[in-house]
Amino acid sequence: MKLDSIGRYISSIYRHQSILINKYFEKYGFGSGQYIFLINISKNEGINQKQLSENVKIDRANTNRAIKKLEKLGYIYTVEDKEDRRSRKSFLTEKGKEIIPLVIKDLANITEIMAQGMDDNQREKLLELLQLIEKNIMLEVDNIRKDKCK
Amino acid sequence: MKLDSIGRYISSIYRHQSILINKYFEKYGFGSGQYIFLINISKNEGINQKQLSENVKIDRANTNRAIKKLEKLGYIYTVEDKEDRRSRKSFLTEKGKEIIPLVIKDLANITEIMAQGMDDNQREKLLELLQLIEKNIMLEVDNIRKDKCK
DNA sequence: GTATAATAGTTGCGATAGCAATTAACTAGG
DNA sequence: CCTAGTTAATTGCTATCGCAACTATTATAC
Repeated sequence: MKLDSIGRYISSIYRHQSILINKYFEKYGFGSGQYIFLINISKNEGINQKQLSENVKIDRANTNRAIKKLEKLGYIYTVEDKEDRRSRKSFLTEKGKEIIPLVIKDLANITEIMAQGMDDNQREKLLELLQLIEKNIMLEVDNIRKDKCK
Repeated sequence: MKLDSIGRYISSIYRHQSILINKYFEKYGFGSGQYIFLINISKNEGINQKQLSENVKIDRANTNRAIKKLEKLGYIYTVEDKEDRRSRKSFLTEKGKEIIPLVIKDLANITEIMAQGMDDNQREKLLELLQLIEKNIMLEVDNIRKDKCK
């Protein structure tokens, strides 16, 4: 068993997944860089960019760009937070609400493609292991970032 | 269990992995976009770009750019294939051979960080499942590409 | 209350990546 | 041969992403 295999598979799957997502969501005008934010806003109407960024674990700069694009496409709108004028809250538009079920269906479809040939037990185990890896690697990245600030 | 979880974990892990890899290999002057090619050349001296591209499953354009960068940094050199002058073979330089064991050690370290808290059985299961996902998603991407050429 | 810190958002920059088109070299059919 | 099709490498373009620097607003300390 090769020691570097986990990372290589993750990379390969990620890139192919992005290609697939881009094809699926081409019809909506967005791609792999935006869909996750749209989904997250639909589950947390009124969320601000900082929270979004933490939820999806993507850099604030890219969160900002994704929001801008979704807004321009008409799927979301944003309003200034009255309590804290630095913050902007994001909401789904009617157009956004309409496509959410379709987007969720497409994502389920993609997941089904990826998990083809796995039984429920394997899928559950896989999710547990991926969750653990994410926790481990995020902790390490945080430590590196802290080290730099020393 | 959320249906879109596998993809979300894959994305998050990939991005954090890239950050980690960039930190680890900063000292050599390359990052997440090149290391995989260096490793692959070390295991297949004389390989050409087409083969490399297929091995690491990265687009030929990026394979070309990675090779150029590794060559510029002095870790590899390339020579025209006498049998087929379109093709260029890649080899490690002495400088390249020197760092390979260190790069492999770093990669093992990163894998160890990611797999922390897993026993051997879990690691093996994980690799099997990742391998299956990669197979599934590559097949799907290939089908999409074929469809387009019809 | 004012000066300093911290925080949310934003912008510029460089790295990684896929796709499409081009060039140069090889292969096969006539 | 020589023309047409194929293939390896290359280049231009665009999208995604993290980091650093900056602005505007809020919170804290004195």
